[in-house]
Amino acid sequence: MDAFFAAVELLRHPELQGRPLIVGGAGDPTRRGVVSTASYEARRFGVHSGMPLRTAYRLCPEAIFLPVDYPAYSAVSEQIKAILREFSPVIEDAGIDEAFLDLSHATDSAVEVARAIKRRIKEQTGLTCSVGIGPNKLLAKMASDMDKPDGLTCITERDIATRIWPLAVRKLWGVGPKTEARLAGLGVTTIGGLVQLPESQLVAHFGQAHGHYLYRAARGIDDTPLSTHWEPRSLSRETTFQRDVGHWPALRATLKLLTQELATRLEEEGCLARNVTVKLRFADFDTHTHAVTLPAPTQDLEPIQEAAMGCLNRFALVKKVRLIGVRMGGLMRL
DNA sequence: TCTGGGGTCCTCTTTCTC
DNA sequence: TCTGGAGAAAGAGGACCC
Repeated sequence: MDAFFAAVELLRHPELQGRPLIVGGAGDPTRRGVVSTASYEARRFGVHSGMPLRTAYRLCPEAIFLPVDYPAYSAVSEQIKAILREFSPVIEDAGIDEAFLDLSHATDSAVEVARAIKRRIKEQTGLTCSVGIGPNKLLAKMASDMDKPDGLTCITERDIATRIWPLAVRKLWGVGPKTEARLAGLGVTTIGGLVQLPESQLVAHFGQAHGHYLYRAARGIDDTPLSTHWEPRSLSRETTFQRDVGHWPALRATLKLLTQELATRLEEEGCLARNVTVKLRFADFDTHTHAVTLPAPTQDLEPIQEAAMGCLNRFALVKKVRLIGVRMGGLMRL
């Protein structure tokens, strides 16, 4: 979906159409938070997702700032996924505003199906999306990024050298800022440049899994199937304080609330957890975790809270804390 | 002055067990 | 009884994605 959160807000506030709109955090650029979605008007000022709200405000003080309203976006997301399921039963949910569809058995051409999907979504929700078509998920995903908003791009194996290799290596799915910088150190800035490196060198630099992945991805090779079913492997809750906290009682009180919320979610999901991890991020952004394995898998608040407090106690409070979080891992269905 | 929250997966090191 | 090695499991950290 194109600028999804902002687009949904514009459905509710049509009077804001054409104005720079920024959705993020509590919708207050004087408070801590980051941009979730900036409308295309706001992007022209250099605002992008992940940017601190305060920075976005500096770049674009005339923008409208709105708080994130996940329930509203989820409802629209469900509507869209229902439309998609009419076009193919083999669908992979890839987040609130993305999905993969397997069209290998479609009777119409993929481009025809894509046009129909775009039309139906526009009619039923008023929203636009960008579609990529490819022989595998990797190329379809990269195709969908090539023409935004409201685009439709088709990539075949024959296009890889001309349309994929000239792209910046950062455009390759799985290459983030760190990998981009390390590749630059090897003299690689484009996907085509990555193709020049032997697999052995990539594995030596990036490890078995990632090195092998980069070698294949640069060539457009991806045989991962669509995953049509998903089970949660962990659940977590974390929160950033408006002001850094330097004393234990406030940390303990917040941790208690977070574990209560997680215990409720475990019950809702019908899951037991095997381990608990507590995370602290200090004022200087230094981030550490302590984890413990529970004596037995559980969803009960008491042992979870006790384990979490035990993890918290292992930290030395030498710096103020800006974020506290807790994660329940090793989940199993009840 | 900044830098969210929810996830997944991988790697490295240490510890435990046989 | 001591020692060493292999392999699994735990714990910490890091990279990436939406």
